[in-house]
Amino acid sequence: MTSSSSLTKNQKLVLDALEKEKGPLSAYSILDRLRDDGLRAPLQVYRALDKLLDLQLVHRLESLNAFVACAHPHCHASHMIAFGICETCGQVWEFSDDVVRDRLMGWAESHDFKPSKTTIEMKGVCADCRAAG
Amino acid sequence: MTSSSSLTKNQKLVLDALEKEKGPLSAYSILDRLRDDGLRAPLQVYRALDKLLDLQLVHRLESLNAFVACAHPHCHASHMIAFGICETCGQVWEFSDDVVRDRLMGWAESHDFKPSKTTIEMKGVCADCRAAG
DNA sequence: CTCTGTTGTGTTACTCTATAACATCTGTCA
DNA sequence: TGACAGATGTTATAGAGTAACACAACAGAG
Repeated sequence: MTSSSSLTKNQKLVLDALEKEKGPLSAYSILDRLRDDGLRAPLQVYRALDKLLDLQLVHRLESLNAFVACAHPHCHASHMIAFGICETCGQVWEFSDDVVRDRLMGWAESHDFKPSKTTIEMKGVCADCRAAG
Repeated sequence: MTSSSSLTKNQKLVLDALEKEKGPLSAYSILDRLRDDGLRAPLQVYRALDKLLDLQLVHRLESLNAFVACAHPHCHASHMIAFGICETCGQVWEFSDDVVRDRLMGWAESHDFKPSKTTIEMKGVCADCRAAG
């Protein structure tokens, strides 16, 4: 039984909303999309998001206060994930880089710092938007 | 004439408040500390912060919605700066790593993505707090 | 010197993001 | 079956950030 098949109704609704969207959504945007499905209060969305974040099915983009469905939901290998975020079209690229991870972990080790969560977000303009620019 | 000597009254107040503090402060915490100096509205703080961010005298920590004084205010070399943030004591370490920067810029180039601002934040527990823990 | 444009200020009101507190419900497992 | 863990629904509130408008301070051009 996969983790996603054990999701509750609200968790499925929120995950579906995020997967339908090509870009990130704020919690309140998700709420707006789910009003017809019975969701009424922000907490219903935030609680579902908390669970989905735990399960790594969703990522939070700190620099946007927004959320995206994980692009690789089957790889639970808790990578240190980085994001490219187009400020023009809103599209998000999710990637990881072992060298970046090693260097950051190296800094942490040399400072006896125990990292729990790492945020790497590059905002900019994507190829398509530059071409269209 | 250095950039900091040309700061206005509000900008100096906000920068001083941040420099006095060892850790990051939210805009509203800054406002609280500056009420006796005549500041009354959030916008007065946000406007000063905008300018200080432009001048790179202050950094914004996206994962905390908070701000810190730049640890190296004399180096304007627009590095790609990374932060270690202790979730226990709130202390912040500011560092940069050329290899990390090169790898991220490499990803950007290979995707024809033009980055404008990059956020790198490691949250965790620092050496002192682990020892005290 | 004065006009004018740019930058900063002060204030009110507002939007967006997130959580507290409390009651209820539902399923699981002993 | 009953007790606990987790999910739900709701109201109210806290925290973060911006819009719009009027005014002040100051520099440079004429």
